[in-house]
Amino acid sequence: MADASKRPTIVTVAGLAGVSISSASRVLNGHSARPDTISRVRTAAAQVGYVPHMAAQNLKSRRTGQIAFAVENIANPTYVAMVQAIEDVLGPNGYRLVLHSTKADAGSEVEILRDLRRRYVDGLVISPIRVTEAHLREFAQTSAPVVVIGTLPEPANVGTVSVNSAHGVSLAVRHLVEQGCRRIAFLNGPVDSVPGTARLRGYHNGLTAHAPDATGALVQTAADFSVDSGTAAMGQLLARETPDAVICANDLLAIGAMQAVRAHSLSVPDHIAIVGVDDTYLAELVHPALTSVSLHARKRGRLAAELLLERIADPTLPVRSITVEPDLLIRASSRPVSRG
Amino acid sequence: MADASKRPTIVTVAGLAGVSISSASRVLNGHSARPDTISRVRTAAAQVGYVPHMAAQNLKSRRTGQIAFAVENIANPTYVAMVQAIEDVLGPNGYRLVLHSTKADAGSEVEILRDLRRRYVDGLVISPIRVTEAHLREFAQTSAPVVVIGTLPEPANVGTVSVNSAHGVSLAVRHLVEQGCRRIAFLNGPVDSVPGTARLRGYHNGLTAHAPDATGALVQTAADFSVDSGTAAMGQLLARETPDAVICANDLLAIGAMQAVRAHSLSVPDHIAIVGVDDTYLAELVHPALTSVSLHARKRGRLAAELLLERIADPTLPVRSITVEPDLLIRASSRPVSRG
DNA sequence: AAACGTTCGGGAAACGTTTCCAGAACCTTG
DNA sequence: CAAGGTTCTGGAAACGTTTCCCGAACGTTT
Repeated sequence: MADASKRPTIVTVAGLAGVSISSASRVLNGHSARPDTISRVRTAAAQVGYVPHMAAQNLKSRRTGQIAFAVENIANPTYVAMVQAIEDVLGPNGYRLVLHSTKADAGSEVEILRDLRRRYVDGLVISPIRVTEAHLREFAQTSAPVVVIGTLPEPANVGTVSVNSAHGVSLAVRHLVEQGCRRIAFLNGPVDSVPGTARLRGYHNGLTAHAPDATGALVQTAADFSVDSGTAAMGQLLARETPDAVICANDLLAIGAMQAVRAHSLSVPDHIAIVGVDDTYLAELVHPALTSVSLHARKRGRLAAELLLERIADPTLPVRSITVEPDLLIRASSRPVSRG
Repeated sequence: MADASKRPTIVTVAGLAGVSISSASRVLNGHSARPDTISRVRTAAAQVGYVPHMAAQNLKSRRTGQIAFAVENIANPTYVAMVQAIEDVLGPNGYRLVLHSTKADAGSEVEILRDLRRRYVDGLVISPIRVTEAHLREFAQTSAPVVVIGTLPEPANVGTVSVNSAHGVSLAVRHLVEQGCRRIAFLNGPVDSVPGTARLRGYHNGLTAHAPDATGALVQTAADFSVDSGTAAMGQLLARETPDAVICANDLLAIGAMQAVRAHSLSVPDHIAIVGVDDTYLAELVHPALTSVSLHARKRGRLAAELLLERIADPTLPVRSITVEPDLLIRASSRPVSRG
């Protein structure tokens, strides 16, 4: 309480140690100095409990030690996985994570990009669900390094970490064909989203490549990528078709679909096999465990963070793009069953 | 690209507008000025795309517009709910969220508390899973407002938002007794954690209050609050007891327990009713849907954020403590079944 | 038209650091 | 011991704002 009066600054320390401010600063930053000076400054600092003021350091050093991650909806386990991976890279490198929720609103994403100019953060990782013209404009003149997790319609001045999700879905098609499925439906999210279009393409590719003799495309679109939308959309699909397998554009939709199947007194996988995409931890939680296409969210998060730090360390470096290959994780929801 | 040379500062703007720096600053902050001056500064600012530099503002204003949330493990849906709620309060108030992962390490929590002195945030919300002496020491001399989500062993100079989780568990006991259960077990998390002890107490209270004629306490402790630990612990419990109901200290443990029950070829709720705690969104995802004690995570997050902002706005305010009452949400995992 | 009150604008200090520069102190070497 | 080179130090500028203070300009009132 004696020191409640005033926060000690480096001036306090320098005065107490009987040295100049510059010497105090040097010692505190570990630069070379006479042993005598070092110990005087150190004890003075300890005595008053000196802690440098971040804002002042930021102003001087022109860096903040913070990076931002802008994400559509932190409730989606895919993004949680990315957050974890990003934090794991950031922490050891002395960076803090600022989290932004965009609620899938392109406007607020652009807002965040624009806000980078205030330099409250040294860089940004963003995973936009749709990429608009406005995004591309801001990417072009961004004032801090940006890494996009996702796919861009055209090259831009940002690093990207993308995944061949189309191929992932086609892996799922092949797997289901091998299980003997002949009426393989696709339960998509919004088609105007980047993941939506890619995954749909993968479905079509997969069908032509692996199931030339199967029933044609059976596509149902959900309102968004949530569980409830999955249930609703699966209900609609079942009202008009009788698929023996459904590939869902993500795990949440798949879980919703499983609930709808159950509500129709059908069984997974006996009547209908279900496959999700993203391989979130939910896939192992539900029963039957969900076969899912892993898009390696953690790995993408890690790579994005690494790409960003690399670029922050040397902004003259050219932007890099990395692509990750998907994998199919087969679980009970699509296991071999007696059929036909 | 013409402006690639140099970031415009307020000096640039003032020069271009032909006014002093102070006038430029005043206009840009919406203070009074002659219409003429206002428009000159505004157009100059727009022309060069001036954006104020946060670090400089922070240094001058002694605030950052950031608050931190320190959380054990962002993968736990309870914390995700809190993050969402906190963000919902912060955003409209112009604050950003800095997320810290502590990995349930008391040391790193204390580290974060200590780091508050660097004033990189204006306040902190923390949800410690254990509260050590070191925590209390740091709370006592914290240099920025802190709100704890959880219960403290003794009053401290921090706001708190707690929940009567013991009562919540005893609600669950009563409910199960009403369902006709007589051998009600409790699957706890680590007993040295704050939630662990409180919930165990609720279990014992509930038994004596609502089930005087039931079998005595059947307690099994899990290594942590995760799904896998739940499966393992439930396996151990089933190896030595035959409960007809199990209350789990959180939803993750409950989901793990359900998997173990299934692995033993038993059915939920026919053979064993299961109840979780936290009422995360997972409760509605699994099958059968999980009965769970809601501890109102979102509400607690919101309240914590509000308490914090209140205290930041006026630090002379005395700290407040709020307690939230739990509710039981009955779902299929504990529905009435034919029994004895 | 003088006296007063109000609004407005500019200079300069301040926020707390880091770093450049030049001079002082030290050590080495011939 | 002088000359040379290192190492160390203190002064001062700089980072980009906001704000205090005071004088200038303006408008009102007698």
